[in-house]
Amino acid sequence: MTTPNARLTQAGYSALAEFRYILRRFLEFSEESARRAGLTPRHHQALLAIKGYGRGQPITIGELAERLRIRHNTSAELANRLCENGLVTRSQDNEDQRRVLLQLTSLAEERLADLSNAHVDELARIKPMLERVLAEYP
Amino acid sequence: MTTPNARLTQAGYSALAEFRYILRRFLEFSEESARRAGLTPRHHQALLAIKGYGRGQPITIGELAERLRIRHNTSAELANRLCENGLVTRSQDNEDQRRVLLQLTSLAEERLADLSNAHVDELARIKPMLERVLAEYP
DNA sequence: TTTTATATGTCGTATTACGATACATCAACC
DNA sequence: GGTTGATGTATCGTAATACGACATATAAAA
Repeated sequence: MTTPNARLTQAGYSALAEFRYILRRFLEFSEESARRAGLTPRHHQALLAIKGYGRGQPITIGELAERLRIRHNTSAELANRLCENGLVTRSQDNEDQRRVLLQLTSLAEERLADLSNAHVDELARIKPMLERVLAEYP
Repeated sequence: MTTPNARLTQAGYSALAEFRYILRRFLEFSEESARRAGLTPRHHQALLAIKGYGRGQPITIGELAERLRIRHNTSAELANRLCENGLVTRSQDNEDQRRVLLQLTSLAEERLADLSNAHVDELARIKPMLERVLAEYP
């Protein structure tokens, strides 16, 4: 919960602002990298969420929605576009016919591999800045 | 630069995905908090950027754009709405008549103070998770 | 003064996530 | 074993908003 009596110092505000600034720059880097790789940022994030889900098992529309923090109908539309672009394949879940299972194509795997390497490098680069700002908090 | 030969492990992908997931949850928390406080997320971020800028000095449209990583025309439109909502005041820079200086109103100060306290608490809460994921990188 | 750069402003457009809604499938229960 | 409710996915219209293209005003340089 919040502690409404504690007033933030100017340095406290600056730290919060700086944290968001670092995040924006990182997200900007990510979006530009994705576009250079021929993906929309959303598509890139969807591929990463699918790849990073569990131990490589396929993911459903609803689970993808939860990982991306979007509504399930948005996730369904997203899955359509990913399919049209040849990035994922859809299949019915045999154990529950309502479910649609999504899996990456080899095209998606390739693109995601390159992008992810670049992201690892970028994260390593900004890590010190992030840690410096996070050091403000107990 | 990237190291294209190094293939990420499954755990590497999962860590990248988890990092973005934590970020999404944090941003979601931030947006909901802002809306509960009667602000759009964008307005909240603008107030924070203004407040956190330098040592409390006023900020120009262009500098605000840079801190928010948006185009300057978007920043100008944003400043209009902030003004209409009584959150900032505009004034000409005497040393450069082209510049518009933005300052927070006391209403904005109050709302931002409450929101910022909540954000400090949330950041303290998620800090261990962020650090655990960041530990993946050199 | 003319030219060039900088700072801000206006407007139409396109993207995209969402709410509302619909439909199909599963589960539970009498 | 049909009825009821819950769950998973899909469709469609709408609203929000950042952007590109352009315009204007002031400053700095030539």
